[in-house]
Formats: sequence, structure tokens, C-alpha cells
Amino acid sequence: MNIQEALAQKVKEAVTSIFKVELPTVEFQPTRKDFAGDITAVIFPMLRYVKGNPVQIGGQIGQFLKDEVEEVTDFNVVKGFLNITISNEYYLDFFEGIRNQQDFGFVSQSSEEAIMVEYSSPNTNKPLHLGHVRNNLLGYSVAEILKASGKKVYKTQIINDRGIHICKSMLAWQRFGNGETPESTGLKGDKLVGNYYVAFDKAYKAEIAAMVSNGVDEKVAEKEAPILLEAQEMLRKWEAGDEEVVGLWKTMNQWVYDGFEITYKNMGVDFDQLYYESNTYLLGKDFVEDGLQRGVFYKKEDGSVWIDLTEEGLDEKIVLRSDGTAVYMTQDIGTAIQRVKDNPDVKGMVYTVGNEQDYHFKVLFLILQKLGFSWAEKLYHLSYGMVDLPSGKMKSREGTVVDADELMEDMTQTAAAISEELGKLEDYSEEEKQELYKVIGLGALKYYILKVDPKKRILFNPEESVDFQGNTGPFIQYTYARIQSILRKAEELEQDLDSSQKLTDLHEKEKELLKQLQLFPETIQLAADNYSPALIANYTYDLVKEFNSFYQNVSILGEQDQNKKIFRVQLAKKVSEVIKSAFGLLGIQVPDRM
RNA sequence: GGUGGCAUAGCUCAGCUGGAUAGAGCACCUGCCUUCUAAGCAGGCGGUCCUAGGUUCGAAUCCUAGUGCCAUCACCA
Repeated sequence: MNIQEALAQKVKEAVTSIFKVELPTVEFQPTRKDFAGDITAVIFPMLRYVKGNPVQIGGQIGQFLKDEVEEVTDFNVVKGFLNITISNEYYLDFFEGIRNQQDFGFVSQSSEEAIMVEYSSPNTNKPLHLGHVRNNLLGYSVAEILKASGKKVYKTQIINDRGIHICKSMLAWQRFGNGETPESTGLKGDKLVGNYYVAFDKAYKAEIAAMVSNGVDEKVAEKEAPILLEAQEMLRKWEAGDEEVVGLWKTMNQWVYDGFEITYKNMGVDFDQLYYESNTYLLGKDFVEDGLQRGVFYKKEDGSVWIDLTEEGLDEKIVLRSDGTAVYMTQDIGTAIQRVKDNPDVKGMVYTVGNEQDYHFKVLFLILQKLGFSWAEKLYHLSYGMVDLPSGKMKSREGTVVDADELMEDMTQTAAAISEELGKLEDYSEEEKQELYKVIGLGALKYYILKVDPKKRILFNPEESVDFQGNTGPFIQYTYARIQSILRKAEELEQDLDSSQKLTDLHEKEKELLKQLQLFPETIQLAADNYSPALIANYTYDLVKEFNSFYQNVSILGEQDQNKKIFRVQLAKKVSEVIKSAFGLLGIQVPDRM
């Protein structure tokens, strides 16, 4: 039982004893910094049960607590707020309890029930861009947070490897490629394929322009441009299993996968299972048929199959075309079911997909529920806001995207420039330096994106570089590095850093740090419940800010009293461990020096 | 037009189930490096919490209406 629960119990006892009434709940909040105390009980809500003056009531309860509760050493009442001071012993005991707990804050896996987290899921016709970066970072982080909260997690993605988009790149490569390969050009495979996607669009636009100048209506030209018709023909050939087309498709997709692998590795994300649309796009039809039998769906006269969701406040939605082919929804139904078949322990899924698809997922989840799958009750669309540029939306075809590889490289460069200027790493080898710059640059980028509430839109201005000061990744990494420096020095000085010392007094800054450490476990839980890495980021920032204040105001290694000195080193160490754990949940590494 | 999301300091963002004088960072201004890393610390400046009603002892937070921005509503993905 934590101190707050214990106090709630005691406050109820106090009210029963003094005022002879039962209090259902007690409301607490952390005491504001400008008042004395650690925890504050709010008196106002009690006035419904206890008639009287809030200050007087607060005073009586406060006195009761001080007399009856060992941990309560003092109190004061301001307006309707009872500020309670908790003893140093309580906080010191708490610290002693977590000091050697390696996985402090983490819950060990509590059941065999698994949850599947899908993220990334790119198309294979172009490189990853900033929008994918947000998706990847969010999905990865939420998966890690869920694990830390005690869930068994599978990370997965569905790779959109088939369809008209990849045919466009293939066709353009056939026409204009002159047999280029990643090897012959030295380009990353995804970049090469992406170039042909752009080339297709250029040729397509040129054809439209030519047709329009010959008097063809623009709408008609957009639909009948020869190159587009040819791409559509190619897709039909692919579906028919045409050897040449399928061969080219395999080759070009492999180029893309090789390129993606490098990007994922640099980004530091990974997957437990991969699903390919080319394997799943035919799935789902049987279940539509089954649902049709059971009256979940209905058939229109032309043979197309629909679901009526007007009772749920949505529209009618098609689930199978009149020619019997699958639409996206059909496929998503099939894929979800397939995943549970492959992994019977999966009892829920998280889909990391942009908020432009909110409607799609509402419908998908409803359909799966109506089909009667038990796990359909535990599907969650991790919907996030778009990443926009000052110029508006990013568009691959128009080349207005922020490329993921370039962005990461730029961040590394910036980190290098700042580090060189500060010049604290003269004795590092070139290799060590490069490794470090990457850690810092990526830390800045990841933190910048993850600290924002997922559902909010991010406006990214490439002209203004991501900050390295203030509420940033490098600031937090810097604090970690500082603590490591202290620990290295302390090792040299002390023999018995692990001894547990009996202290009685605590510096105000030490107490604040301990309070902040205490919040870590519940923060992980909250972040898991809300699928929000931003909560972890904000917590870590608060912890680090508190530590820096402590660091700058209180001497650690310079402390004369041995016991205090050892305690402070241990406290600093614990703070650095929590920073590392928390950043691990965000997929951010921490450096020993910087 | 229907539906959903968002709106807090010049800029970027916090603000948990309603609670004290709405908090950080950047930018701007003052101090602090012969003692543990100044990517730091201490402080200053800066707000009609989009607007108007309502619920409440109490509203940035909940409800209603409106305004603005974004998304979505296809036998597209």
C-alpha cells in the first residue's frame, strides 16, 4: 500500500472519529511548491458530508493524522487545503527498497495473453519519410511501454508490396531504367525504386498535358493516359501470375526491402513478425461469405456485399466488390483473423496508423465485433496526427517529403557540429565519436517527435533545426552522462558505495527527487493505458530537471559527511538508471559521456 | 452538408480522474564556469486558456451552441 492509500484510510478514520460520519473517498494532490508539505488533502469535497469551516475541519484532521500516523510529521491548512508533511524516514525507506531493484517501475509479464502491435506498414514503391518516422517511433515505443506494463507483445507490420503503386515504379523502370540496379548506381534500393515512382508521375503528367492540348478533356485524360493503362495492365498480369512481371516485382521489392532494412536498423526499430499484402490480399472473402450467411452483411442486386452501420451512427460500407474481388476492408478483416490464427495467444491488437484512417478502423473493429470474435473487443487504433511541413502536406510524387535517411543523417551532423564545438571528447576515437553523434542526433529527433501527444498534428520546419537545449533528448542524455561521470569518479574514491546508511535528514532537493522517482511505476502504467510515449517523455524531463537543480545546488562528491555522500551517489545512480529505462521505452539510447 | 479530431505565452508544447496565484522549453533580458561535464543552474519579461452560455462551493478541464484549422464520408488505398 502506498502512502496515499494509507493516508486516505486514516483521513476517513479521522472524519469518523471526529465528526461521526462516513467519508466515501478522499482527494489528494501533490503539494504545490510554494507551500510547506508533501501531500495535500483537499477538504472541499468533504463539506458535503461534514458541515463547517474547511480550515477548521482541515486542522482537526491534520492534528489527528499527526498524532496517529507515524509518517506524518507536520501539517498546515491553507484555505481548503490540508498540506501534510511526510517524514524523511518514509522516503529513505522507499529508496532503500528500490535501490537495488534493476527493473524498478517495470511489471514482469503477468499473463500469457499477448497483444499485437502493428506499425510502419509502408508501401514498397518509395523510401520512408518523416511521416513513417513518427509512425515507427510511436509503434515501437508503445510496444515497449506495453511490455513494461506486464503485457506480452508481438511487433508486426503489413508490408504493402502489391498494387498499382508498385506497378508504376516497375513500368517506369522498364521504360527509362536502362537496367539500372542499386549496385550499378550505388543508390539505396528504396531510393532507386522511389525515383522511378517519381519518373512515372512525370511521364504520366506529360501524357495528360499532351492529350489536353489535343483537345481531350482533362478528367478523361487522367483516366486514359496510355502509361496509366499500361500500369493497370501490368497489375492484371501480376494477379494472373505472369512470370516476367512477377519476376520484376520480386527483384524490385527486394531492392526496397534491402533499403528499408538499413533505415529500420538506423532508426532502431524491429519486428517479431512480418505480413505481406501479396499473401493476405485474398484473405477475408470466406469470412465475408460466412458473415453473409449469418446476416451480418447483405448483398445488393449487383452482387456487391455491404454492411449497414447506420445504427452505430456510421454509413453503409462495402466489403466485397460486385465482381467478387476484395477491397481494403476485406483484406484487413482477413489479416486480423489470420494473425490470431497464427498466434492463438493474441487477445488484442494495436494498429498504429494515421488519423486519416480513423473512419476505416472504426468500421473494421465494428465488423470484427459483429462477426463475433472475442478479441475484437480489444482492438485499438493508435491514431496519430499528420506531420506537416510549413508548405503543407508532404507528397512523395512531388518530391516535397523529408526523407527519413537524410533526416537522421542531418541530425547526426548537427550533433557532431555541436559536440565538436564544445570539444569535450578529444580522447575519443573517430569511430567512438561517430557512434556518439548518432546517439545524440537520433535522441534529439526521437524525443522531439515522441514528446508530443500522439493525436496532435506536428508541424515540422526543416529550416529550423531540432533543438538540443531545454526540453530535448540531448538535455536528458547530457544529465545521464554527467551522472556517469560522477559514478566513475566515485568508484575511484570509495570502497563501499553499496553500503546502506542510516540517514535522518534529507535535503529538500533530495526529497523532491525521491518523490519524482516514486512516480515512475505509475507513469509507465498510465502511459500504457493511454498508449502515450509522451507521458514517459514528460516524466523523464521533470525528473531530469529536478536532478539538475539538485546537482547544481548540492555537492555530491564534495560532501564531508561520508553517509550523506554515499547516499547522494546512490541517489544519482538510481536517477540515471531510471533515465536509461525511461529512454529505453522511447527507443532512445544514453551515452556515458558527451 | 454529415461525422470525428484539434484550439493554452511571439514560437513549440505540459496541464492525471474538475481544485490553491495556469506551468516548461525556445526567443529576449540579468547573474553564475580556479571545486562533481555551462548541451547546465538561478532569476526576469511574457496569457481575454478560440467565443458565448450552462453545471458546480470551485471550470483550461465537464455539457450545449458557435468560430477557425485538419481529416473523413468512393465497387481508392
